[in-house]
Amino acid sequence: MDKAADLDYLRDYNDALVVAIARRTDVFDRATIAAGTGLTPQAVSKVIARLLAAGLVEPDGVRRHGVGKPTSVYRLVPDSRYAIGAHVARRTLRLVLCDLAGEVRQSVVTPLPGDFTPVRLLDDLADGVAALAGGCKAERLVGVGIGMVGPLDHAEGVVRDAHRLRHWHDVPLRDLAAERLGLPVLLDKDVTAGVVAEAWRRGPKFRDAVLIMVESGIGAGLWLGGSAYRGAHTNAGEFGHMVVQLDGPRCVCGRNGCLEIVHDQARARGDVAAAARVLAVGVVNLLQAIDVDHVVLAGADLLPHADAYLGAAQDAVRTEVPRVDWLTADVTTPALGVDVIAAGAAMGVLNERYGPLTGPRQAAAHP
Amino acid sequence: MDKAADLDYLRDYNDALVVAIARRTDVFDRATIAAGTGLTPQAVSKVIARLLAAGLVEPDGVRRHGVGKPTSVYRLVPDSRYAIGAHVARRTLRLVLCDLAGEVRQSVVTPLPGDFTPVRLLDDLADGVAALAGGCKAERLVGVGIGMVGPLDHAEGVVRDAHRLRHWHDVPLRDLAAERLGLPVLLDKDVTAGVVAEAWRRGPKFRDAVLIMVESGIGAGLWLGGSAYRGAHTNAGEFGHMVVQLDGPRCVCGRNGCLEIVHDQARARGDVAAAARVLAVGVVNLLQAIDVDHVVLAGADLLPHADAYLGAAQDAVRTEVPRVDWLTADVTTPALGVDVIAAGAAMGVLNERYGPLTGPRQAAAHP
DNA sequence: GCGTATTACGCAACAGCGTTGCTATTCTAG
DNA sequence: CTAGAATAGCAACGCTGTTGCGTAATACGC
Repeated sequence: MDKAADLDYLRDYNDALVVAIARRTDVFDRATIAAGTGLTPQAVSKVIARLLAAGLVEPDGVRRHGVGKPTSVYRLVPDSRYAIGAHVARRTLRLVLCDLAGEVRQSVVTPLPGDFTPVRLLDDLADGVAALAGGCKAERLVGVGIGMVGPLDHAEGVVRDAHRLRHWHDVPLRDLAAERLGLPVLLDKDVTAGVVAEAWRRGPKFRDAVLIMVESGIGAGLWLGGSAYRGAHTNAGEFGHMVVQLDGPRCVCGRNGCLEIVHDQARARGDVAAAARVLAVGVVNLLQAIDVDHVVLAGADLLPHADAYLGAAQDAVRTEVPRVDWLTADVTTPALGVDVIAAGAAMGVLNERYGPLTGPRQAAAHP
Repeated sequence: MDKAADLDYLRDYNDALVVAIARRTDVFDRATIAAGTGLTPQAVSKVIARLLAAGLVEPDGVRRHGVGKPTSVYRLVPDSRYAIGAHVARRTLRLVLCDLAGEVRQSVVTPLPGDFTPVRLLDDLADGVAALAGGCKAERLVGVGIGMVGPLDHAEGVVRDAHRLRHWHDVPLRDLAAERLGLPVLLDKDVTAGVVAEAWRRGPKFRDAVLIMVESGIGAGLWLGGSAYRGAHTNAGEFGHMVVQLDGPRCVCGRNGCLEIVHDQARARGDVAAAARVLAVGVVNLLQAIDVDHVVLAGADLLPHADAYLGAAQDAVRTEVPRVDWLTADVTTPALGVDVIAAGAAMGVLNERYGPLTGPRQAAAHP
């Protein structure tokens, strides 16, 4: 049963609304927020007072615009809060230190051995987090986010069957890491973390989006209606295993003609253009099904040929979607490049704590 | 920019929570709600007092269970609120009167001429609504919901290009109907209305679902994370125009090998089993992409062969989705049968007013 | 230089939310 | 008939955003 809302929820909701504005504007003032949120100016003053006390925001002097008392303006304090994000890929562990503004402040990449074990990952994770945590005051470090290949269970924090990783079946990574690191930990699919990064940086107009990642498999992270969508079993986005060719070649997943196998075969024979066209068909399929207006193409196997993939997808969106004047979607690559997954994992942690609320705050998984 | 929350929102949120419980239980008491929502028993008393005053709920005596003062129990008053739902199909207009419990109290079906015009529909709609509105007190009629084939714009209430209806391009049906009927009106895609009906009746465990409708086209209504998902341009669910056969026959939408054209060709040659298998592939595609755990198969062209479609889909879900023990989804037909769209349109109106809130209440479109 | 209109800020009182403390009610058990 | 237990609800409380209004700081007209 859903949880009821109380005054704490009300406060956090409105505070988060103002933090969200602060995050994406240079400076802000009382009147602008009042107009945008529907709060009274007086209520905005109270919110700002709370954020000042928490150190999330600081005064930035006054601005004069003609007659009247000058407006007091404020700005976000980016280094008031930090989170560390980890991108666990098949051969590398990428860690970033991310501030409240969504900027990557430091990053480290360490190689992982083939078929690394959970113990090995935890060791490397602990080392890396210790190194990055030196970059900020301990009390300002909110937590650690881990983005990893699925399938995994976000709600339980358990890696179910990480794709092509032998030792990763039903590993309760979130709780193991939380205990080892002594910090709150969030576990998410890599693609979901990636779309969180884009959403956190691009603001509230980025309400419905997918991030498609081509990197040892093809997956999609979904951002629907202003928040990450993970699905009933927190396993949404297995985009690569949509059948696009009923009589196509058999895929590892057991079905025939999956997008992934068709795409990979084209890449295997060196035909990047054909691979890109197949992915573009998948993109349009997804647009038809869930009608997002932002598509982000990412992943280590895609970005080296970004132009080909972008071109094919943009072309397909322009020509294959009916009523283009009305149904539009932009196709881009991530601004953060290869850091997007790790950064998104970090922003997921920040988002959980300081992002806009969609319902009464759930109890977080603490160490 | 998002709207801030105030005390009214808080109250409505919690009231809606209790109404939701009342809707799906026979009788309820203070302690049960307190335990389920996290509210204190005293707060629940206040909520119930408000609902009593509004007439949404009534006392149902007391229940004795052993020692102590007997528990006062309450129950929903189904006929305290009504909504009328309309299902505008290509040849028929189906209207239902629906109560707060989600029961269909009356229904009428009238034929529509081929290529009917907006004016003709408004006339028939007005006649039908007048007839059904006699079935309840005027002040208890909350509004009218219209479910119709897309593409249409839910947010603006405008029919963009209703599939195979010549006179329906950029028709502001919601506002036209609201003015004509003198009632609040909601316009939604038929498939979305359908999934709302299922969700409204099946309660909060039905959080992630699709309703697939085969009826002059193939579409899907999405219910994601506990509310209807319509997409960036409120046009999500164009499920039939997902390509499943890259080199397949050309579809009316301009692409090749859409699910719809492949399916329709199988049906045209009388091969229902093959058509059902194609749809099943699409169902699994959708499960892979958005990981819902409920699939509802509906539509006038499907229900006569419900067994074949259900069997194929259930079989595919069982055999084609990896890790079935973990990733499960049930496949059913709608309990309301052919009334599901009209009933869902009505429940959409009730849901808007008395359903669980996902954010601060938006101003409704009044006449 | 000075008064005035204008704009913004913030204290104080307020209504209404869920919470807490406590009392009254109504039952069973003995 | 009394004691104990479970429930209901009044009243006071802390906190939310809101409202009313006084104060501060500026530009502009004279």
